[in-house]
Amino acid sequence: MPPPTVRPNPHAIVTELVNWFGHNARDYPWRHTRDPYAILISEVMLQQTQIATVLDRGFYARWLARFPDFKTLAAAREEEVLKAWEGLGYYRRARNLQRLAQEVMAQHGGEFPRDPAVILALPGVGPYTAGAVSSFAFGLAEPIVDGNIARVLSRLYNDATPVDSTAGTKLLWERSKALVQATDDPRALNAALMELGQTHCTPTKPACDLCPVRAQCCATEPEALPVKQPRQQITAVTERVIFLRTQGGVLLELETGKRRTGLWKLPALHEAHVDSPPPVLLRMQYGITRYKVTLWVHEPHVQDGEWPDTHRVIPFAELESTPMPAPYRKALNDLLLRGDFRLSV
DNA sequence: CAGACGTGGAC
DNA sequence: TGTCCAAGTCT
Repeated sequence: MPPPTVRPNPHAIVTELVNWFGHNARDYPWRHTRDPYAILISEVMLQQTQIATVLDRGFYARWLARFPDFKTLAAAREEEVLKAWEGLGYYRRARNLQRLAQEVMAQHGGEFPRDPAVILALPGVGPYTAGAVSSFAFGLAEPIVDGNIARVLSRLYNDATPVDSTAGTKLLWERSKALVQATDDPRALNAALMELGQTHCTPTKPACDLCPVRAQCCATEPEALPVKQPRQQITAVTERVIFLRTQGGVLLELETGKRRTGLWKLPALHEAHVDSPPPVLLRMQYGITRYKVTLWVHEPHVQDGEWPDTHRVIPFAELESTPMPAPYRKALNDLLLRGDFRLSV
């Protein structure tokens, strides 16, 4: 346990961190490039998403192979962009990335801007991502605060201000800024802060004995930090959909609302049938944001040609390339594999 | 400015 | 099983 009289010294902290990072940096593909496009893609993919998901399941490599630059992404069909994002969630990120690419082509002559304020104004780019691309791609002394850094800094300064409060956020950004301005290697410092949170300064059981800045740390009870505001409660909901297989393919419904926009799902069971629903083909549970959803897949209640224009029979050959949220993808795979339903229509 | 927005893995 | 979390942003 460090003495409570410790005062964090920015110069000592950044020196230790950059040195530690120099010897311990993990090998990630986005650390082999300074291409702002490739770095931007990694940053957006990693928003609220684990590194293992992005790397082990091939999302990053596939994306760069299919959309290697702003020009390619700007010109792509949105459905193909969403398909490349399928399984990552927060699908607005993918739509915003394409909008961003189109803005870069139309308003910045195809060249990614180097001004942090201009970067921040791009769609889907917030303070974190703007700082990350500015520092990692261009080496600018811009601060960043993500979940890792919030944890690291709250412990380093032994600060119990809730990190997700207005005051806590302000403080974290000030501290991050003070640190990045105290080094001549913003690229390494920002990466080091995040990686420290990943490797040693973890949410549970932090490895303080291995920490390169333990001599500067003020935390008296690191596991009690960071303080966060209470979470929202999980609400159970029921969702009823239908599975209609024709000779040509499967009837799907295009999402047009705020959630999962542009992706296709099993069509909702019509309101009129909720009271006495058709027989159940499949039941499964999944979570989405603050909801715990019980999904019931019913036999169809519509006939060929009865559905609205948000609905379409997707040919079997196109099902795989059709962007679909994970739960419906699973349900559909299940139903098509079972084959123990009767052929409708 | 709380609340919305996906998903899969760890414990 | 339930809970928390993982390189946040938008409204």
